[in-house]
Amino acid sequence: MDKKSPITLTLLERTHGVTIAQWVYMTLRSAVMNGEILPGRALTIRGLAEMMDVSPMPVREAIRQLAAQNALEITASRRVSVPQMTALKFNELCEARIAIEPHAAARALPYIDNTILEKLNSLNNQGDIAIENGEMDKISPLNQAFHRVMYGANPNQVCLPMIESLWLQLGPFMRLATSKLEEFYLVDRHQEAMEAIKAQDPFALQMAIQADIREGIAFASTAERLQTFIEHSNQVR
Amino acid sequence: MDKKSPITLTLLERTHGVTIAQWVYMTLRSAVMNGEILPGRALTIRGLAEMMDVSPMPVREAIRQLAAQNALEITASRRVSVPQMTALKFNELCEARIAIEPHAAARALPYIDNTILEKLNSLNNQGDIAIENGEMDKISPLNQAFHRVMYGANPNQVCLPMIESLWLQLGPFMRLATSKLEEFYLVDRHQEAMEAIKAQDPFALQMAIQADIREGIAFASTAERLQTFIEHSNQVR
DNA sequence: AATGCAATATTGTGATCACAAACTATTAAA
DNA sequence: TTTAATAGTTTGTGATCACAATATTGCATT
Repeated sequence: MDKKSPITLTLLERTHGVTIAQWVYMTLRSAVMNGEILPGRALTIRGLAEMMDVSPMPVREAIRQLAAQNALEITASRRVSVPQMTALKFNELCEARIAIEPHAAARALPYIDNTILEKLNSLNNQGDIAIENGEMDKISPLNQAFHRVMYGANPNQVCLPMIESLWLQLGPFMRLATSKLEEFYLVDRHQEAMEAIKAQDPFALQMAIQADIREGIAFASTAERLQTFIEHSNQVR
Repeated sequence: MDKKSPITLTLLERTHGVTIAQWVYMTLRSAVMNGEILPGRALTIRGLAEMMDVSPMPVREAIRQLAAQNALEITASRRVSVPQMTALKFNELCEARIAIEPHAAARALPYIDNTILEKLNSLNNQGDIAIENGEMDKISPLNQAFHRVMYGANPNQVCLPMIESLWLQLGPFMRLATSKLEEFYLVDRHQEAMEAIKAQDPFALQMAIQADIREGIAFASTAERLQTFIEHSNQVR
């Protein structure tokens, strides 16, 4: 596998009222998030444009947007690729999540009403069902939606974009994590979080979110395991 | 003053090897940071392009990049402007800073060697001199540089882009803060931070950074004072 | 004088083209 | 067989143009 290995882009559906640039952005974003584009794989504007059957223009804008969110890397020679993961960077990203996400949860807490709590409960149940049925590909998106809905309850949201940027950089690793979830006995931290919300207890909520994140990355509990995953995802030299 | 009020853009110097899009990005970024573009002011691609004597193309890319960093806002009708500030959002941004920046400082601590410490000391001294001479316009950039150098010592940096995004959204308010600094007796938190670094004490460093941030926004200590500043900066209706 | 509507102007979006820089592959020399 | 130079190709950048959607202006009506 080299820098010209084929890419299979999952093209999203184009809903009306969405510009081509936005559609390209969302498609590339989900491709990065789902590990469809391997780190180091050289991307070209024209190549992507042809693949998605659009002109290079909207691709340029989408790439610049993703680069601004650190989902893509632009080298000194202006070449674009998904950044390589390293053990130290992985650690840094996880610690950043633990620094921000509990804070975002506590900040959203006062705004979480019964409607939102119901939505959280529904997402959590869907996640449980997905785990039972072994539909591992549904778990990561549902887990993300759970967190997104919770933090997003805060109408003066400033953390969510930063958190989404971290998720994007963690990218395919999040999926690797959930694909290995069944190996672990998972205490339901989402349930704990919802109970903390009902009790309006910020500290308990922060603890639940922190535990949820830490257990979600437990698959990389040892340096060796982590290294294995990194080598497995960084296949392009 | 309305949506067509004139803008005076301070054009940065174009160093060689920098693309026009990058130059436009940096110029617009510093304009937002320095409050040269009032919140709500309607921006047009063609207008900015003419102002900077370039084609609309690089302006489009720069705007999209700044929007991805939440420095600019793109409305549903695809119009661009600097977001309005509100008291709640201001509070949210400050709390986010306090959640991330001490963490970034602690994470950078092991990597801060004497060279970097010397650089920090130099920046701090320049800041003191600027305060003595009443050169208030130099204080904010120097203060930012101090924090940037500190956090940037971490070679696996993931927080700095998020922090810079927060600074960008605080934008002109940071300058208002420093322009009022002389009204307050300022304990030198930078000095405290540097001593914590010498002692390799993460907790003391976090406390110093947190205090530095809190005192930097003390000008908005009461809701009334904050409201005055907001009305002063949101002049476009 | 205020309001609704039509005509005009402006603006964002996307496509195409030109050009210079970077990369690749071929060829020739050691 | 390996390395270096060169020719050819690919690629990002920036400019210009066309078009549809949005905003603004001017005018007629109430």
